[in-house]
Amino acid sequence: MEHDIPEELLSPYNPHDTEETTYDRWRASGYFHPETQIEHGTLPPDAPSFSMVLPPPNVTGVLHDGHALTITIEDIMIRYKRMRGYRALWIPGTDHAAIATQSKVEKQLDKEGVKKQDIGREKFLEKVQAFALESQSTIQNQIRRMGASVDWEREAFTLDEKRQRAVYTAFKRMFDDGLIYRGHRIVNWDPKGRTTVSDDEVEHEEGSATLYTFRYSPDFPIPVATTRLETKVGDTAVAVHPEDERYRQYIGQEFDVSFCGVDLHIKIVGDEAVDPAFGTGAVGVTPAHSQTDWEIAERHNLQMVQVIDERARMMVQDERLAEKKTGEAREVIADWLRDNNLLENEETVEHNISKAQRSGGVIEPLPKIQWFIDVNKEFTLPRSNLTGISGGETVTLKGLMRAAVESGDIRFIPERFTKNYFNWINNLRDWCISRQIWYGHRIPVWYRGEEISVDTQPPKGGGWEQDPDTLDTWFSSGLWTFSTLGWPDETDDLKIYHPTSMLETGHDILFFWIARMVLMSTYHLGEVPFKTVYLHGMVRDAKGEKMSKSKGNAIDPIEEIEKFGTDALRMALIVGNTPGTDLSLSENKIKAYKHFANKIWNATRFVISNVDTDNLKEKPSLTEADRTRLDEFQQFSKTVTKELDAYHLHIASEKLYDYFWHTFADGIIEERKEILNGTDETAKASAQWLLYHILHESIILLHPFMPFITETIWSLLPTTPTDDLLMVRSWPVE
RNA sequence: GGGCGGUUAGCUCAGUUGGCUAGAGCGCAUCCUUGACGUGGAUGAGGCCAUAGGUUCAAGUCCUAUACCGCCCACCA
Repeated sequence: MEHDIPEELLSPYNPHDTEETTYDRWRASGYFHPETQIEHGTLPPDAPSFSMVLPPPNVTGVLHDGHALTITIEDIMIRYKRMRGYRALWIPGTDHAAIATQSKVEKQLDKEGVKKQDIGREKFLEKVQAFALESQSTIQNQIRRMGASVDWEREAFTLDEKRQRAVYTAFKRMFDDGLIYRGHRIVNWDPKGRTTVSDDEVEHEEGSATLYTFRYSPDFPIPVATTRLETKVGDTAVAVHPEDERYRQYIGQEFDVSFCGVDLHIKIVGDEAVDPAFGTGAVGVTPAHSQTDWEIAERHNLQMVQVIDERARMMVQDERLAEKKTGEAREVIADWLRDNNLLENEETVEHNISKAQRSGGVIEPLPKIQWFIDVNKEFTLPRSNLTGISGGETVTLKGLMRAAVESGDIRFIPERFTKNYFNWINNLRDWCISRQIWYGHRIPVWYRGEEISVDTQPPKGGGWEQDPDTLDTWFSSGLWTFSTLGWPDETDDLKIYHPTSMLETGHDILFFWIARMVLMSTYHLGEVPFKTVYLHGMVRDAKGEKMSKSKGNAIDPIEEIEKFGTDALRMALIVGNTPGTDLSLSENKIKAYKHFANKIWNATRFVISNVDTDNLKEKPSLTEADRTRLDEFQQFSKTVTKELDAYHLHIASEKLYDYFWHTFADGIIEERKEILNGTDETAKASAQWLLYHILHESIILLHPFMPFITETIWSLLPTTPTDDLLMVRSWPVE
């Protein structure tokens, strides 16, 4: 009983033969765009929606396995929901990643011996734009290769025109509500990138430093300890604990000293922030170069003297120090102290060095005028869909961010990240949103003399000058769930798809992005940006090391796709990978799923070549054994469905693998070989029907995980109508 | 200093509300196979589930300590 089997099935499965064309077929169908499905009648107009945004990759380069993981998880969810009959929307896009992109282009120009100042803002931005466009097309291609069923018609960029309008509108509203203000503060200054960065963009690295204990002058009553001697020329006070018996008597006294050629006026103040047990129990207060000291200075009305400039060089008159780098100045002062017998102790201590995440520059706290978002200011929320908060209520941004999660409106997977989120909120200070770089959304504020105009459009009339700074890139990504749906217009998309159903990303950007989206969405829309947050772990190499470009161990997923096929890579990223836990990815694992793909391919060939298509038209009466196997399969489908509904992709995928290989292929097929070759026609018909049925249904269940091979097989199955697409087939379990 | 994870077979990791005679992949050993597939099949070796207490009829799973490893946060000058 030989049957014609499609020629394609005769050779081993080769992903490269079909992946490209399969993706083209999906895209040509228009079904990535849910509205097309409605037009074609494959989806009722009133179907419930399931929506997601793809975390927009930075336009700084190519995607790595972390992106591949994100895309895979999200594509599985969206394909599953689409097959379950949801109006499934997944929006792709890219992020301009202001600082990162700008510095990348600057580096390129550097190699050509060009400085950005030489060519000017406009020319420079053109170059960045060109670079961004190129990256975008690379990224688009990679997203496509992963098999992502994203709606390309809705593709967005954080710096395109529509998003610019959203950003400017958001800025203006927050400004009008008094939530955005311009203030003089100690900011995290990155001397390398020449810009401020937010608290979250600062990374701490352990290092050792010398802790110097000294007196400002021989007759100064209190010794102080510091690791940053060079800032001491900017001291205006010494703070001690108000209850400290050793120093109480001096509180209120003032001293004039000449310190390494600089005249200082030092006042002794009592402040609770001082730990009497640390160092000498006294702090030299440098209001201009330390956040803590700034706060002490505010409490005691102290003077502020800036002694370090934006290039991290000394800005004092004394010739020994002037223009010196901070490190050099430190040595000069140490020598001076030694020479004058003022240095009482030197010891090596461990402490944290703060560095800018993007540029690696050592952070220099500096006083600057910047734009901030006030997270503690009370305002009236006009409308609210948030549980526990009603429209018209007085709230703060911090309060909104907390409430959105406390109420259960937003749920984290895994749950433990809820605690991290609250910790972050509790420590949250005002968010510095202005950056001194050129690439990004320029701040929508215009000045003319004393006048200031904050609007979405430049003010009419001449003489206005726009603020030269740009916005923190996370300001625009914070709007992403709704700026991609047409906000600030009240679009149908917003009504249908927002709040989005799920947000999936790496846990490393919980604070940067997730929290900012919650802030922006609860404020601007009075609703959460998403209901479920699924956080995956970091993808590490086979040795368990974090993949990074700088280490050179980052693998371009495209290379893995070339070697093993997309479906294999997807399975390797999913099976056994629990949410929130880091994943070590080895080639061996990917290879294993390449074998699996081939197994599916060959099982299909066997079934098709052993089944008489006529026997499939109606279900024959099944033998006892076949009925048992059918029940078993139905039970299995239900389990897979249950796991998917619970977001247990790692379990669902493993079960599919295990069932298909060890139950279906090793068991069911093997047991029936004799029957198929035998003479018992009843048993044969039963076996044929069962084999075909389980294969057919398994291909459907496997589709979200391994979309390419399953779609290809689907097109080769004898029962598939011409041009039918598996991707919009309905899921076999209700 | 605060918080959060991890510790299960040689390696990488699953184990959902406590029921496990503890699993998978890779690796390893032995054997088999000329028609779905050697990218295969069969069998097998290999684990006091970090340690010590506790709760329970029952604990890898819950509780309390301890030890290592990792991550995040924090103004300790």
